[in-house]
Amino acid sequence: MPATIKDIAKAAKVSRSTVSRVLNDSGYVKEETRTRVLAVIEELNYSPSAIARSLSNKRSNTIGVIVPDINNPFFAEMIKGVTRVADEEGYRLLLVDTDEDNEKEQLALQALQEQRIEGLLIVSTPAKGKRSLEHLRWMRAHHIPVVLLDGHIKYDEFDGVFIDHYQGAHDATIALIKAGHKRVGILTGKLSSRPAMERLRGFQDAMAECGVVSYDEDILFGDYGHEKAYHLTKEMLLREKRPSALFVSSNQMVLGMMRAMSELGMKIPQDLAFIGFDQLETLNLIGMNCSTVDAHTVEVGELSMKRLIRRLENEKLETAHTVLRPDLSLRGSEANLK
Amino acid sequence: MPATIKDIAKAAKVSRSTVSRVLNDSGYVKEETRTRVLAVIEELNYSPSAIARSLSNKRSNTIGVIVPDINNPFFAEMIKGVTRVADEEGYRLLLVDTDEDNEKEQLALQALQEQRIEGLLIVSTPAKGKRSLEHLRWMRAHHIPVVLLDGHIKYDEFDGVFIDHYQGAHDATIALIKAGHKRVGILTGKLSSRPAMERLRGFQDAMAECGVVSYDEDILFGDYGHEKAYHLTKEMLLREKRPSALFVSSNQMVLGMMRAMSELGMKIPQDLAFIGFDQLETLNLIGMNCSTVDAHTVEVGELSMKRLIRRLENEKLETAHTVLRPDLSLRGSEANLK
DNA sequence: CGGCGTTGTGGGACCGGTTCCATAATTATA
DNA sequence: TATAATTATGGAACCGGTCCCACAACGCCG
Repeated sequence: MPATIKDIAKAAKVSRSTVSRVLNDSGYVKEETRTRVLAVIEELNYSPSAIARSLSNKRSNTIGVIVPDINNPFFAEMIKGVTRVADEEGYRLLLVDTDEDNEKEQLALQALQEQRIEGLLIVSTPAKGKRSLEHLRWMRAHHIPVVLLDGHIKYDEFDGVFIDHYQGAHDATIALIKAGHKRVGILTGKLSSRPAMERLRGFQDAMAECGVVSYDEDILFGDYGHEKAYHLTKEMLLREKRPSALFVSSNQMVLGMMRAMSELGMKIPQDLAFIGFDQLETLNLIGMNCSTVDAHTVEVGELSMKRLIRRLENEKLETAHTVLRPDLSLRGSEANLK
Repeated sequence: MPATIKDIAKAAKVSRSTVSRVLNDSGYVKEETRTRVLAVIEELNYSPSAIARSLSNKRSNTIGVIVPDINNPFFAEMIKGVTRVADEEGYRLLLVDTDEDNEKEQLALQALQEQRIEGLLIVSTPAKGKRSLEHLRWMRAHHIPVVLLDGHIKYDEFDGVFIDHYQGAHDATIALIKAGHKRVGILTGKLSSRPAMERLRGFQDAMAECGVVSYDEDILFGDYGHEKAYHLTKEMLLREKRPSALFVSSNQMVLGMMRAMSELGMKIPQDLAFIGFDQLETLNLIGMNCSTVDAHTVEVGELSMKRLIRRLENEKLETAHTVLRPDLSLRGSEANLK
């Protein structure tokens, strides 16, 4: 078994208190004893037990992070951002991947509670039955601050860092219209999710503002997945009258759209122009020049961790919602080449 | 502050021991008392402190996982596999992303040690100065089993689950030759890493076995990144005599290669055929039909976690190295259409 | 009906740290 | 040089659980 503080004390012929003082350099310790203790620590390769310390301190130094899918670059990037700040500030992360499964989310919440996390960052999956909400409320009631990162729900009662999906969709739509498209459509995400809904609204408002006629059949109701997007796009492309450009609500859906086009031998942007949401790094790297709405996901992670830390330091803060405005990256796929 | 076992004991008018027995259903507890205790637990929303339990138990129930980059699907998938098994078996994961930084790896190792992890899964970054190796040895000496997942190093002294890069490259090369290519090249990863080296060997041996002449200038020394791959490929494509097919050592490098081709207006596989390593899900989804060597990364994660658990149960096991043979997924990009 | 095994419960030590308090040793001050 | 202030160290309680052991209550058997 690993060496304990007692072993060190004995070997250095001091008390545990003294060793503890050396470890945290608190209180008075004679230089001579300090070096002696440090020597013993070195020699025995002693590393203090974070567990025991946490118990005594009542501070776990741990932040819980819940995401729907680590595999998705969208979330992986947020995690990167969170990690960076956590590292700097000396917090440990307990990361949970819920696989978009509400039940797993419940279990995770329970587990994190047992781990005595000091704060929680969560990108929530759709809250069936609102059990999550209860849990989050319980957390806050027990002085565990919660920060929401984007995600499917938005409870005003919690701090949150959000992406302005409305604005992103709005900007993209305007860009398409400005590029000269007279008929523009949208491929939406699952409308039960808040972001998808907001993007749709942004799209519609932009259309209205520009006085462009919006056809009901040009609103393709997808589900964030590539499969559905593929079918919807294909069907749409076979109509005689159809939009010349599309705003596409997620990177996965862009892929589905492209497959449909590739099967029909159609080219971007000649046969169908588009602007997507999220990065499409892979495609741009191979020179496909996909225009996108860049959501600044890493920044979402950083800001939310920072926010959490601030609240940890001062529980009385007003709840705050930071909303990040996405930037448009136009790379060519939005062009109107008719 | 959260309720403690003492609070429960008092409220239920029993001793802490009894509450503990209910919690772990161990020992004797009268049915009547049990329900009473459970009721109190429910009412006070009590959740036992994993920290205190760990201290007492001397069991953290935690496994450390170190990867170079969560953002890379290659590692993210391994994590998925690890997570699945860990969940089933009731282990918590402490995940560390080292950003390919050796120093961070050192710090992480130290931190995990303080957390009293019971075992370690590591995809190691190149071990400059071998400090990592020391650390890993120290772990094992202190009864913390270590399992290596693929990665840049391979120390026979530790358990490990590896991908057979040699075989993968070998199979891919044979496939290219069988497809009718007379001149085949390779885009290697950083040769200081074991996998890159093995892939190169697999390639060379396959060439020799088939009696295909291998030109030195057809071995393009890359570094896993897309940028270098782009330049190397472009240069190569401008030569009058050049290979008609390439084995490409990583997904990132395939992207660089494609950019080069796209800029030169060249087509796959007419102007240059290829087989890549790792998945290229994104590209295949849009109908690009990229042939690849599928490395079964999720399985690597699962198997290594399982291995770790077995060793946790029995420290005396012989060290074992599982080597997974990759499968070839031919989708068309390897064809010889001349 | 006394002794014995089973069932049920409480007391207290322990896990490995931190921290408060008392006391000892040293130095400064009057 | 006696006394106060400062520096240095140890003792012991505590954090919130687990678990061993002692003991009480109960039923059963001879």
